[in-house]
Amino acid sequence: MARIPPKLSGLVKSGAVVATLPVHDLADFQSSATAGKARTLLGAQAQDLGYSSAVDPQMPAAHPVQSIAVDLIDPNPLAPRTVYTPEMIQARADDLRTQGQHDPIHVTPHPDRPGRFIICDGWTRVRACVVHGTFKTLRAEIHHDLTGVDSALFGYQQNEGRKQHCDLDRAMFFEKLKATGLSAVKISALTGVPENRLSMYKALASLPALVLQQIEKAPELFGYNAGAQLARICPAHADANDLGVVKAARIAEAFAAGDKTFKWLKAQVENYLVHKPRAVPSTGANFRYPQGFLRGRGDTVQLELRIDTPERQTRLLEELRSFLRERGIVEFTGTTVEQLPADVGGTEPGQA
DNA sequence: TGACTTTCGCTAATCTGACC
DNA sequence: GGTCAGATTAGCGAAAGTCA
Repeated sequence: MARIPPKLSGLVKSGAVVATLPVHDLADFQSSATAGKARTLLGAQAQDLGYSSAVDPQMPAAHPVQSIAVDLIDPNPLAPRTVYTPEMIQARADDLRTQGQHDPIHVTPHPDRPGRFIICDGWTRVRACVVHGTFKTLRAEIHHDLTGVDSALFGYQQNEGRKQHCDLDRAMFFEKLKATGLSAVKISALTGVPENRLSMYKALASLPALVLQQIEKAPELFGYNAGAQLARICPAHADANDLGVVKAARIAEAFAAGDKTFKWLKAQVENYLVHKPRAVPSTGANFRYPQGFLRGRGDTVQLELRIDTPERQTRLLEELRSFLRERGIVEFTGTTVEQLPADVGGTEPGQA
């Protein structure tokens, strides 16, 4: 038997069709969930995945179906999908042209613009018609009982059964749900995605635009694991000139070509972190002397002086040690700089 | 203190190459 | 071409860490 997606695990049981689980998930969240909602969810999900449903397709629809002009349909601000490539739109336009419209799209009346609608499910078909002029109208099932979050979750459940729904879509969708005020706990309960996994998705969604541009070239290749790895070298709020962001974009670009493994990507990130160039901001506190210089660089103070005799050098070192001790900076007992283990000193060659 | 994030280890699914 | 074993990757849950 074909592997059954987790979200539909309740649909087929011992050869019989038992359509219950996905609807209960939604019903728990939204007490206003109706039998019509359940019928629509299960019927559409089963049809998308090629499973027969306990719901009789001949039953009268719980929501009115009518033809709606595609230019009256607006995108859903909480849309579960973000990635729509020109290839996807073209393919869907071709399907509509050759096979017609199999299933109705799903919409809700626009709350602020009477006469217009917001898409719940079927935005690719709408875009295909708008961009390629396939049809001027589409058959649409109109849901009057869905809130904004309801309609978004409806589309999410639908998309989970589709191959094109990628982790970047999921990541963006979860962030949109968070922006509505839903907690991670609630989103986890609604979508079935573990709370800790939401953190990984957040890392993917929060990648800088420069990196996301590369990911969008082949979004199906980038799982949340790959996104979380790239996020390790992208500092929060970094701009496009940040070295880590540039490196992450280059790694993503190479990975999007499709001939690299996840292991390769992870190794690239690790390699960058190990050899990351030190940020050396200038403080402006620089002082030059005939014998050398004293300057501040980032989080270090550098002093380099040429002392012509060993006696004067010894005396200066003692005075400096005394000066540092008075300020709570104490050297390692019984060791010289040369005897320090490599991981203690923390300085790089060339640093005083 | 609770919400959220990170890390780790285990398991299952999938891929790949060697062998017959 | 089919089978098998090992490698790779994703998914999952638990636990510890972090932060407001």
